[in-house]
Parts: sequence; structure tokens; C-alpha cells
Amino acid sequence: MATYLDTLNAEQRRAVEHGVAEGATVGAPLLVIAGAGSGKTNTLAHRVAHLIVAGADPRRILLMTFSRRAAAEMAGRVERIARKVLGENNAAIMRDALSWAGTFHGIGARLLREYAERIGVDPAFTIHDREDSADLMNLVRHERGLSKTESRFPAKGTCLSIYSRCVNAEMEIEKVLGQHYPWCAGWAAELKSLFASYVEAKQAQHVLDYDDLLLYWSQMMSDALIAEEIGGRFDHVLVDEYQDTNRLQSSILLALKPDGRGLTVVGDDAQSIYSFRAATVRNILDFPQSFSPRAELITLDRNYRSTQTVLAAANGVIGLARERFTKNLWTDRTSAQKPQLVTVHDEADQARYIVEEVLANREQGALLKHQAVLFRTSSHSGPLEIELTRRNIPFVKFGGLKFLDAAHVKDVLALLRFAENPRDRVAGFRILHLLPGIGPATAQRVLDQMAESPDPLHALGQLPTPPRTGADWADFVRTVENLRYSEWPADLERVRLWYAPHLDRIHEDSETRRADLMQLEQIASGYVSREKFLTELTLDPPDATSDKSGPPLRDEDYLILSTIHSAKGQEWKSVFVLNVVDGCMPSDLGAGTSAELEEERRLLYVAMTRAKDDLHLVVPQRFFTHGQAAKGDRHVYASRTRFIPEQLVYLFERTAWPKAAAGAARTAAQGPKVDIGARMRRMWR
DNA sequence: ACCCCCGGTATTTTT
DNA sequence: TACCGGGGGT
Repeated sequence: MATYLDTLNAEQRRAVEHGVAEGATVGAPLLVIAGAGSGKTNTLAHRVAHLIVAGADPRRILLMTFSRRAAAEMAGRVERIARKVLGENNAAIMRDALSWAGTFHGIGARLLREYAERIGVDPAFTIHDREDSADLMNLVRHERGLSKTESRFPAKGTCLSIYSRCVNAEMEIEKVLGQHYPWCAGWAAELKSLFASYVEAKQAQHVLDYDDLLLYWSQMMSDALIAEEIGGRFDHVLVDEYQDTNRLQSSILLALKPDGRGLTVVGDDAQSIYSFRAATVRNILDFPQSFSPRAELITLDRNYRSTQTVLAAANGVIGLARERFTKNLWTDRTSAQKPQLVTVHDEADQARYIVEEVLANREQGALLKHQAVLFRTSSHSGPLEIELTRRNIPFVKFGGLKFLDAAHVKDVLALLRFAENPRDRVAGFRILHLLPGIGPATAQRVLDQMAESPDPLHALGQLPTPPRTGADWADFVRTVENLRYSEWPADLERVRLWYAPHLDRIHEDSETRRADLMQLEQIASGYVSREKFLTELTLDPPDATSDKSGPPLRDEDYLILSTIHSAKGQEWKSVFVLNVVDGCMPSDLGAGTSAELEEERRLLYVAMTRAKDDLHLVVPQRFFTHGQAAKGDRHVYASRTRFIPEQLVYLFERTAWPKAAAGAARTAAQGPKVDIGARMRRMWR
């Protein structure tokens, strides 16, 4: 009968079939503890498909994942499985089926848009990303005179982080300050009033920030009627990566399904790496006891991804964790090859080593795509990126700087957002500032006058031309008015035409930036409306940057570079981890409290468990320090990460690179050790 | 309004 | 180093 479940092991099958009986699909709450590589995604996809096959309405299934990418992948898998089982005749069920698959933030935005009128929110609200939020916080901070305090007041980013943690952890500000920002503890009262003003500013401007998408959702659920209505829309609620959710998210979940029936959460406490975002493993650990009777617990500890040797090393690392709740993973994939602990001279050699190995692997038939280089911090890949570019090896990088962070891209988006929501001052300020002759004072005045009017765009058209703006002003006003009623995607062309002269004026390299804007236009054409485009782009920015601009290299082969955070849930045949030294892993900045240190340990564990066949941990011995001339040689010696102490080294094969003989031959070719040119120049300084 | 210079400082990970 | 914010001059 259900032969499509035959590929699953006993535990996976239990997880898939839980609560599904003859004629019924909604069962008691379920917690699946799924170790790395234990077929978690596959199990969850099969569960959803199984529910549908058993009669659940796919439009009444809410599936929340950590990232949009994961949601899309999951929806695709579910559809493939279900279509196969249902046969083409019944496959119509699957049309637009899993419409409620997304991130907490994405689903929140959608629900809030829908319920806006009932909760007194403008349905045309725009969403601030992290940077916009920081800008607004800064604005308020200045208005309140907090930028000129006697002793230094926390910077805008810090203020926003504190605010964010209060919201997401559902914690009092005093407690947050004490636990996470002790150096700001003296400012509690000022911060409180700052946050009050920040909230008022957001409301006046019809703007929500990331945290609001959860907070408003959660608040909306405290109304019994609305809670019942929204909860009643879904028979099943499934959450992936539950270890990386925060208290606010768990409140929402409990409000959706107070008795837990129809609720499934999946996660692995050993892979919890987002506590800086207020995620707490308590959510997953306390889940079973949150209901009565308690939630069913199923553990998946058979790993299908990695070889036994890779797993042994990863288990070794996580085995030293201070506290741990999950069992060791096991596998029957044997291998003679232990993971490698490779000592190299410095970061430049690290890059050369990786290029050499990657190319050797490719000669052996492994696509570049099946290999990945992981690192703690986005900037760690700098030297490698240079080497890859030099050797003409295509790569795509995940994490770190985003396409959307580029000034010119933000300008264009700001104009669109301003047209969509003319009360959005951050957008308005940014766009007004582009006009020659308009500085902070004029921009402020314009926005103030707009804010007073019930129809801000009309008010804008009525304003006298500010001095020294000339034709640019009329041009601007006309463009905004034309954008008032969106024609999508034609809006974007309007914006581009308006922006072009400013781009040329402001930026030297307008040519390359123009290419980015063309790419943006390409992305935009994939969205059905301006509102959708702006919302989704904010909630799910394109997360890869490649070395080539232009259309993403879809079919081509390329090497993956990724922060460990962005590598979550993924796997590759070969994995290289950069800078496995103290100071990078753990990061100097994250080694403060023991909780932070434990999270850094899990981070290394996550990195290691991404590897299927080969794992290379690279340990550069020497780091050039920052803050010196380009050819300076001030450096520090680094030591292997404390997470792999002597007692674990036997789990690895230790190698050094370059091999001694090759090294001797190479020295001469290794680029100038003595920079004669620099010496000559220095003679005259 | 805008440009330039100076001094202080933070510096990760992401929806 | 790089970036920001402030101050001062045009």
C-alpha cells in the first residue's frame, strides 16, 4: 500500500505516520529530534506528503522553515512525492497546494497584511530591514538628544540589538542589559524611552521592522477570536529547525495550537547556532512538557550523510560540549580516510592548498558544486576569493555582504518604497538626499510637511520648489506621482530612467553599478506586484554574491563558499573549513561567556557534519595583523582551535602543506619576499 | 548644502 | 583598517 514509505527507516517511518490513522490525520503533538544528516528534510517532506495522501487539505497545512530557500525546497519535495503517489489523476490536489510554506517572518507579513484593518495597521505597510531599522533608531536617538550625552550612549546598532532581544526573548530590558549588554546597564531608563519613541515613529510611518512581524502576529493572537480564526485555518502546523526559534516564535506557535494537536516540530539541539538572535534551545527541550498529555518524542540518530570517520571526529568535538541532550550519531558508511587536519603556513597558503585540492577533486570527477569551503566569518574568505579569481575558478558565496547592501540598489528600492508608502521617512530621507541642493534640513522639512497631510503624495506635489534644486525637483515629484499607482514591472524602468543621471553624478563606477540595477530589474520581473517584490526582497534577500555580476550562473559549475551559518541544512561531498584556529573558531568576539563558547563549539560541529566523504580542517599558523602597511609583516601565531584538544587529534589525519620537498622548490616563485619597489618609495618619505 | 579633515571606535553570525 | 560622526570652512 504505502510503498513510498519503504525507503524510510523505522524511526523515520514512525515520525511520518504519527497521528495518521484510518480517516484521520490530526494527532497529538510530535517532536522529532533529528541529528545532522539523519534525513530530517526527507522525513518532514514525507510526513507532509503522507498527510496529504491520507486526506489532509494541503492548503490547510502551515509549514514554517528557517529560510525561504528551505521552504521552497521542502515544498518541491512534498509535491514530487505526493504527485507520484497520487498519480496524475489526483494530482490536481497539488495545484497551489502548499501555499503556506515559508519563514515565520514571511508568514507573519502575509497574515498581518490580511488582518491589517482589524488590528489597526495600514495594509500598505512597508518593512524595514536591519539597516533601515538602525537608521530610524538613529534618527530617534538624535531627536531625543541621546547622541550628545555626557558619557557615550550606545550606538544605533547596539540600541537596535538590545531592542530586538527584548522583543524576541520576551524579556525585560533590565534583564537583557544585565545578561547581554552589561556595559549599557546604566542607560536602562533612556533606552526605554528611546524605544518608546522608536515604536511611535514606526507607527506614524506605517512601517514594521523584522521583529514587528513576529510581535504583531503574537499580539494579534492574544485576541481570542482572531487566534481561533487563524489557528482554525490550519489543520497541521509543522516547524523545521526548531532549535533556532526564539521565545516569541514559540509563543506564536502555542497560540496557534494551544493543545498541540496537529503540531510537529523538528530540530537538533546540537545544531543550535542562532542564540545571538535570541533563539533558545529551551524551546525544543521544553516542547514535550508544554502539552498534556506530553508530546511524542522520536529521535533520528542514524546518519546517512557522512562516513564513519567524519562522524567520529564530529562526535568527538560535540562530545566535549558542556551539556548535551542528543545521542551520538551513527552510520554504516565506512571509510579508511580520516578527516584531515592540515597545517599551512599562512592564509595565502591556505588559499593555495584549497585551490589545489579542489582542482584535484575535480580531476577525480567531483564537480565544483559538490565541494564547499566554510568559514566562521564572511571576511575570512577574502584571500581565497582573490586566489580563486586569479586562477579563474568560478565560485558563489553565501552569507556576508549582500547584493542589496550596495548603495545604488538601496537607492532604487528606497524610491519604490517611498512610492508605496510615502510616510516611510527612512526611504524618503534617502531618496531626497540624492537630489543636489537637498541636505538633511530640507529633507526633514519636506518630510514633515508630508507627514502632516492626510495625503502625503499630494502634499509633496504642492510644496514650493526648494531653493537650488532646479529642474531636478520637478523631475522627482513627477516621477513619484507617476509611481503612485503601481504598474508592475514598468515601475522599475521609470525608476531607472530617473535614477540614471544621479547614478552617473554620484558614482565613478556607474557602469558596473548599472549592471547591478539591470540584474535587479531581472529579479523584479519575477514578482507579481510591487508590494510583493518589496516585501519578499526584504524578507528574503538574494543571499549569494558571485564573482561575476550579471545573471546568476545557473547551469555552470562553481565552487561554494559559505559562512557556517548559511551552510545550515546543506551537504557536500568535500568540505573545507577555513581558519580552524583560536580567535576565528571560536571567534574572539564570541568567546566571552561559556554559553557563547558552547555555541561556537556547535558551530564547528555544524561545519564538520556538512561533509559526506572528505573533510579538511585547515589551520594556518601565521596571521598577518591588521592596521599596518600593505607589505608589512607584523603577524601573530595562531594555535589550533581549543575545540580539538590533544585527546581528539587521533580522530584526524595530520598533514602539513606544502609537502617539504615541494615547498623548497616553490619558495623562489612565491612572490617577492623583498619588495625593492616599496623600499625605493620609502626612501623619499 | 557640501566638502574635507580629524579623531575615536568597533570589529560575527541573519530573518 | 574602515567607517562613522562631528566640526569647520567655503
